[in-house]
Amino acid sequence: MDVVLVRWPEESEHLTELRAAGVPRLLLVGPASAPPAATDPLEDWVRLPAEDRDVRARVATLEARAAAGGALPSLDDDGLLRYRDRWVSLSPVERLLAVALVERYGAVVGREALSRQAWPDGAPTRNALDVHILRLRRRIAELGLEIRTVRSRGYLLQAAATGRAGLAS
Amino acid sequence: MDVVLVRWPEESEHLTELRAAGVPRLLLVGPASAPPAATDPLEDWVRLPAEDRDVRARVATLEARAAAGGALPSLDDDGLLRYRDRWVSLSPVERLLAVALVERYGAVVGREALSRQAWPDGAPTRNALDVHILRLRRRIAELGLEIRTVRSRGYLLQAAATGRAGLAS
DNA sequence: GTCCGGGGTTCACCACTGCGAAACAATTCC
DNA sequence: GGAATTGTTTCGCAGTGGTGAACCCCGGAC
Repeated sequence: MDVVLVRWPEESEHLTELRAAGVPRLLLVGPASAPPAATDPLEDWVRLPAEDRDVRARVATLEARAAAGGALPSLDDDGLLRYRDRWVSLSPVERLLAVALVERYGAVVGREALSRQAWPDGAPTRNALDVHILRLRRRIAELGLEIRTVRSRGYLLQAAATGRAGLAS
Repeated sequence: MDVVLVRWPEESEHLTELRAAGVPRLLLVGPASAPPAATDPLEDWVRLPAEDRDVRARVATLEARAAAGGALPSLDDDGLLRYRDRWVSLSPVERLLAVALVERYGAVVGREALSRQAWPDGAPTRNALDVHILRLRRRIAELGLEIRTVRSRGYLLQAAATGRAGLAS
């Protein structure tokens, strides 16, 4: 969703509806005005005059917050997995696995459930699931999604942890 | 919780721990540096030189956001310990310990109670509890949680104290 | 004061298990 | 034929739970 630029306080009458609609917005605060006091993460402001790179950085942050906020991956009927205006095609088995993972996005899906989803008549071998999870992982990486392992419990689909630092291994 | 001011990028090495601990922070961006790209609502930045009122306004916003988020850790059915939009998976024994500690979040839980929770049929050795508490401590550190010892009484789970201690004994 | 002991922390090590990953073979689809 | 897809084997590593031992800190005995 696009960030709306609003002059503050000149154009403040738009603000109420923008806030209500959840539209991300950047307030351009004139040299003589006091900055606004809002705690909404989708609202930010800059003091004028401002450098271009600073305005762009704040717009980018608001865009990222808006995108991260309500974004859910979806699986269409053609086997395409869509997430934030990008998509990848999945193979039949991968698609079945993705169905279960997307259905419970952000929560753990047991190996057993995944196995039954992909092979209702019984999985070929234990390792087959591991390998397909591995392949699915590599495909969805470019969407900014990741599958985390919860040892002895299952797998969990979520947005990829980006700049998180300090993780061993 | 107080907002921490950090020079950027000079003091960026502190940043990782501040982010992990969920401490609200304002980055002071030097005239020659590019602004950081973080979407965390508890992080903001100002371009130097900055007016006092602008810095104060941003600090106030961060404080308000931090105050609004007095979150409690929760343990879901899959053995995941969630706290403030992050989570870690716990091993079976750690999960049992965490159940007791989360249940009485902020209060002391006796060693005896923890031991019975983890090993209903009797703990293997006296040291086992200590070791598992140690391992649990390290795991939850990245969530911004900590386990404090109350000598000869037990342990207590709380949000990690980042600077000086806040409570007298 | 010094010494000592209980309580607590941390480390190194072991056995065991679950999962990751590469490499290869077999099959299907265009 | 060539690429994609699927299944299989094999190897190795990382997570897990337990144990013993060294160490540290604090408070009480002397």
